[in-house]
Amino acid sequence: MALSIKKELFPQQFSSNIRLLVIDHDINLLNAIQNACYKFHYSVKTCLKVSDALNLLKEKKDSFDLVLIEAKMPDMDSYGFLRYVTQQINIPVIMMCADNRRSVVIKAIDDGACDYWTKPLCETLIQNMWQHVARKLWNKNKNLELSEDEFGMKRQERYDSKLPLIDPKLEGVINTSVKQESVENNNDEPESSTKKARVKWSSELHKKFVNVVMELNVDKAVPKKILARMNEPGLTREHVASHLQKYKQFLKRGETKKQKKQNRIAEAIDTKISNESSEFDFQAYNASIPRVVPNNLTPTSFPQQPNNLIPPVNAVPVNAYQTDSEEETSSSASINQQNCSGFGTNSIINPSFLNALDARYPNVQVQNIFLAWHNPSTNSNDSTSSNGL
DNA sequence: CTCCCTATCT
DNA sequence: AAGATAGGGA
Repeated sequence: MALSIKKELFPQQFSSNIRLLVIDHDINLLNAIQNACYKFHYSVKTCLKVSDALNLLKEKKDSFDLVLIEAKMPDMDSYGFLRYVTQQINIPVIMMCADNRRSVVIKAIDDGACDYWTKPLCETLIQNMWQHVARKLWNKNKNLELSEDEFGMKRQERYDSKLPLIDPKLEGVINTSVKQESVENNNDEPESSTKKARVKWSSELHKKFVNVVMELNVDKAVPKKILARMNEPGLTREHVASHLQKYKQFLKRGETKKQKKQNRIAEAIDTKISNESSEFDFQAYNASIPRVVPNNLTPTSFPQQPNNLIPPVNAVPVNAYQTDSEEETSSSASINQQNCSGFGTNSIINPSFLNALDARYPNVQVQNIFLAWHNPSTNSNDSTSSNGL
């Protein structure tokens, strides 16, 4: 079996064929890593700046097998670099940093890092880092073995005969008899090693995307403009267009759910209107706008807000009902004069209150806020119940 | 020809 | 489900 052959070759012969690119602002660390690489027979290139590394990778995409980068670089965002290299060039990237907080590690892994090293580094990390390259080749071969090619020949058979299944640059390690370019394989782009890399929309990347879409008002958010604003190396218009389509579908799903909820609330308000001695009145505010322009909260006529729901000047707000796209969850939080100035059509809700809501219900997206206040025309002193909502 | 949008594919 | 690809049409 092919895999067992490869296993037997690990690690000595393997590491000598691996070309490492190291990026760190600390020249002393670079030297130390370089020495360790010599010791374990890796070939290594060092960079003090992310931009230098980026240029190296761009001018010749398949000249490195593994990248090692410090998470906090002064000249450029290491995470953007990480996403670009792992997604577009498809080279495994190890991130290193003195910061070993869990959240930081998760961020790196989420953005595509194959490993995270906490400084100070241990030499055995360098010694064993070939495993990340090995894993990539392994997985690649596994995938190929499962599919048939255009000749109906199993990949495994092709491997056993003559055609390359792995990076040509490492073929000597695994199979010395192979020549380049498998049949009609794409010669369009040498890429790096593997084929077209799928873009992984990490939470960071998606957040960036959403922000840009929000900034570009309304449906002026078109793929090309989004792409330009995101300024992510390697990301293409097609990538953005595809993601935008999914994102719109997502919004639409939330919209229909929300609509159902809004209808329910409209109903509730209607019943309040019909009941003269109601304890509470309600008014609804669209809270989606402050997510983008957090200066003030512009009330909207939602849902078909009747004029007689504008509260009297001496009304006292008791609760804000926060609803979200999930059908079942609804939360409430106290609101007071510090959070809300004025009522009716000119109400402004303090953005910090929205932030407080976020903190209190981290998993709930604030879509709409419903203010409830005592109706001064009633004598009841009961309060703070969700009251039919 | 470029770009956007939608449907369809993987 | 998430991302890629295809094709119609502006």
